[in-house]
Amino acid sequence: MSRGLDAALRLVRAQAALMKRFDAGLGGLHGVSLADFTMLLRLSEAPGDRMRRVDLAEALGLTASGVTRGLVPLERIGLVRRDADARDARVAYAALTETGRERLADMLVTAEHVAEDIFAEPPWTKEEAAQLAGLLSRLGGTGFTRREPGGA
Amino acid sequence: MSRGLDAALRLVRAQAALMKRFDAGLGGLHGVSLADFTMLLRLSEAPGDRMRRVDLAEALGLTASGVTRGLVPLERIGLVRRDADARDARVAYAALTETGRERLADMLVTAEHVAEDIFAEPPWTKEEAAQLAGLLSRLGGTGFTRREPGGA
DNA sequence: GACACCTCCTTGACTACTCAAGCATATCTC
DNA sequence: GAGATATGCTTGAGTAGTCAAGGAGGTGTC
Repeated sequence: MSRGLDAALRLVRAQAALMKRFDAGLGGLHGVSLADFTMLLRLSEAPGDRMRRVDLAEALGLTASGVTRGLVPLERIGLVRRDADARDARVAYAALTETGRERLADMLVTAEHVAEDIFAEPPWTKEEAAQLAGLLSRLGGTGFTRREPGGA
Repeated sequence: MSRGLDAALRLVRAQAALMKRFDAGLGGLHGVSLADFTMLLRLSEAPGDRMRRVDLAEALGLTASGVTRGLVPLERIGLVRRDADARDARVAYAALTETGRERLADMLVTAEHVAEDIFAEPPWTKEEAAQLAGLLSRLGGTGFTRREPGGA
């Protein structure tokens, strides 16, 4: 097996393990999944803490229906609000509520703890984690914090 | 956001993109998903091309029911056979059939093509791919080809 | 050899997505 | 301004997994 295929298969396997750990941490403390957290985090990075649902789908690598379904529980528990567009009645925005912002801040703390745990044993150096992030950023995942260095 | 969390989130996102590409390549040519391919590949690495279903689950990071459900279509199309254990009537083996071995060889060619594609643009060096595989092997994914270097 | 207990596996009910279809609204062309 | 086409979103049906429960078989103790 080539190095590339080996790396790809390892990546798929690693993802499942990571997802379980984040789901456990976030679910236990905040009752949300990693997918929920990721949605909220993405919204928090958008100007005005809101995005058109179709853009959110694109950013998360989901389909529009995935976003519709994923947002339902977050709207129900009041973390996300649905805003209409004044100019175009087709579009609906997903917007973080005040509660959503607060809860997300807590979730972020938890997520950082989980990440620390993951990279603690065996211990990773900052350089290795950065190297991993760098290599992964080449693989189609758009990644977070797109703000250009020096921008904003 | 810490480097670790950033890397973890990128990894989750990258996995989804990779899985889609493998599913498209393998599904189009062989009618199987990446999950199917991974199951077959694992079996092919086991002595006698067979494993107890519970061990297969462990190796793939699935639950026992995930294996039961995942094997059903592979048994139906004759790539995997169900073997009983002579000593212990509880255990059932999942075993690659002759057809399964042949088809897997073809799938492996396709998977290598997909992996080549993935790492071709932007071009990765062998060292970078190896580096990625190395970093990922630390993240709970047991990885493939457990045979030690020098073995087999 | 009867009982408790453990292991392997499957099943029913659920979750989180997908795709295909459909509805509502915009936009473009004439 | 009417029709064709494109866009944004939701919904129904299907897929791939999860967990909890349970059946069938093995094991250990007395």
